Amino acid sequence: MTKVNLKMVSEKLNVSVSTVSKALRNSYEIGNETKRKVIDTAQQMGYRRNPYAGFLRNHRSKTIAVIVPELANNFFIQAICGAELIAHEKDHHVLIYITHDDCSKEESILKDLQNGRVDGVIMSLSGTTKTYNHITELIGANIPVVFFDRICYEIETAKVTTDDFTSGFNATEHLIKNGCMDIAYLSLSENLSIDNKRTQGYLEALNKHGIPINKTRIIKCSNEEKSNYKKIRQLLKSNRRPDGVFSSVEKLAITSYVVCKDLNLKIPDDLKIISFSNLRTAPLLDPPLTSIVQPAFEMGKQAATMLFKHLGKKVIFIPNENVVLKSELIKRNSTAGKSNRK
Amino acid sequence: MTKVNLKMVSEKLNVSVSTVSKALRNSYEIGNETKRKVIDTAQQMGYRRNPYAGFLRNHRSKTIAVIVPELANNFFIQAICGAELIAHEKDHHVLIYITHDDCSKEESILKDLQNGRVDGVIMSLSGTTKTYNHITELIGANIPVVFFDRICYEIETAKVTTDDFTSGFNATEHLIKNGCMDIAYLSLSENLSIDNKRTQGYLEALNKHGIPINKTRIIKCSNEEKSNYKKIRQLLKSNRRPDGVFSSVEKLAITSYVVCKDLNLKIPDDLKIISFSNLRTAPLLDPPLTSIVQPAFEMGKQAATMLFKHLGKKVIFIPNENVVLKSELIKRNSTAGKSNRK
DNA sequence: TTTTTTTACGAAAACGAAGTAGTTTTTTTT
DNA sequence: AAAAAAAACTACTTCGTTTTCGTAAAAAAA
Repeated sequence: MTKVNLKMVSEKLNVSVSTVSKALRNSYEIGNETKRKVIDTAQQMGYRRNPYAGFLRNHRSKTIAVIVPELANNFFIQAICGAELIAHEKDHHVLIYITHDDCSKEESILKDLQNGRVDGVIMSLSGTTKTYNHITELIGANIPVVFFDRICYEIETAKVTTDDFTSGFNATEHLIKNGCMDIAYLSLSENLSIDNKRTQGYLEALNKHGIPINKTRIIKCSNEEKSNYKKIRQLLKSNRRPDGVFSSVEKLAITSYVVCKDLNLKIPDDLKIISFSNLRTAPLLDPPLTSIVQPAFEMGKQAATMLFKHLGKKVIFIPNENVVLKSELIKRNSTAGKSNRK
Repeated sequence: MTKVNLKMVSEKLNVSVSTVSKALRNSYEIGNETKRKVIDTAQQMGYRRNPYAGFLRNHRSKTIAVIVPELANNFFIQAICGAELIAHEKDHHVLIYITHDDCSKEESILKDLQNGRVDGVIMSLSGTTKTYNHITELIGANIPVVFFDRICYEIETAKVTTDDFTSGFNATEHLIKNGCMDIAYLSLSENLSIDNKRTQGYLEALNKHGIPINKTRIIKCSNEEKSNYKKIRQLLKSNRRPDGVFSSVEKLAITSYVVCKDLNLKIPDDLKIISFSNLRTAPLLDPPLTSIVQPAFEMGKQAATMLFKHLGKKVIFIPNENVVLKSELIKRNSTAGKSNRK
């Protein structure tokens, strides 16, 4: 089964290669009769256009990259699905890259993309990324980057986020209103803008309600499950343990649940927990987890849409544009106060 | 910032294009002195090899596709991670495609790959796929396909599965041993071999324990959340409701939990539930879900490894090879009998 | 009928890298 | 010192498509 190319089709029909090429692209330059013949013959010979030849000529690969820190996070999964939906609508393919929250991995991935393997990138920063040269270089190579969620303010481009400050504020206030006086915040990474925003919301809520701020209540977690477990265990084991936990990411809430189980702490009596989460099982946990749900799918769609708005130009420049979507706070029993216990 | 190519580098150094090309590929034909100069200059000029030019010449794209029915399933996520790990080790890129359990989508994706956009494919069949022409055609176009989990016996190639019959048998027997006399099986899709194997294991266990087989206890679910909910609700609402449910996929277990909540049924007292699941939250559910955990990550790695063993040959033919990994049954409270209630 | 326009097609030059088959220079062997 | 061998480099073709520029024939306008 040898590969059929334009030349073979053209020879069979005794026409030129250009005629075949144009006919298949439905060019106005080719007569209807010829078009029909070409299309039929190509079909019948099993012709498949070699995409790479076209990419070489047109400097377009009809491929975008989606770069995320991890896959074991429903937020990213849903965002990828959203991006994928738009990409396929636009007849593009999607390369997935996982940085594993490792900045050097992120750098090597972006370096590898500088050669034009993709036409554009949608990404969420790794938690260990502190400098952005690799990103500006990519954009400099005329490959546009659109951020979602874990964005980078320093770079001028389109960004999709949620209202992290407000969500952080609301989450914390929700805990306070349900009786918490000493709330710990499980931080994802101090490098990330979204984490900072959430932290600010947390601090602001404490402030508003006259709760003293205790820096040791901000627990800096990492990508290492074991070390997170240790930190959270230490936090909850001390005799001066907090009465509420606000987790910035679903996996830390899960770890907190595990720690509570292991230490035999009752949620929400001994400890109330609220978390950013897109877990489908949140309502089924013991107890159901009060969640801040981000519109992940929608964010992926938005990011992709914003990217495609600019693809196809010779020189691509995406001006600053911040799309901010609203997250939803869904109250469940993990934060129930004495009065509203279900 | 105009793109730098070999020619520009060669002109700067007053050498030929081939010299630059060979120097960068570290060919023995080029002297060390020249190599050094070329590498330095290329680096300094910001040269990036255009991948598509090479692909065109070598008919290799250093890209593989991973095709899955859905992303909202931890099994597939973990499998993708495993495949991604191997692919990046082998310096390949990974295109992700989602069929949404839709056979026609699957067909169009495979058709789109026939032109050589990828060097090989790792896939899990959609639940609606009944014919396999699109797959044999792809393989006929010299693009190898390795299956994992939702495999197709009719096609000769490498396949990675788990011991589905045994798992189905063990799951059912586990329910029986914990007191169930009337067990429903939530089927994923009758088209899938893994579902059939699991069903057989289920039937065999019933048989062994002298429990009469009732075909109406095999609930054919689909990809539609709402219709699944209805079917399961109907099953559990009837006054002749089963006392045990064996779910073939995690999402149906989640739906079952939701139905139980809505109908105010107590798990495991009113109903015991066991499910195939790679949910991280399984131990935290109310009650913790007894799970058959598939080694998804390992399966992805295996599938990728088997694919890469054959890539690089001119004519690729992968003979039948069945790798069967073991799943693990993790007992938790969703199936606890009176004696072993925790 | 002649000129102009339109229609339909073809020849050939990109695109960027890689590798084959020389060619020249240097080194080694006799 | 001549011949042979090795080293270092270059010219050119190829991969498959797309597209620009041309040209012939047919149709329309003069």
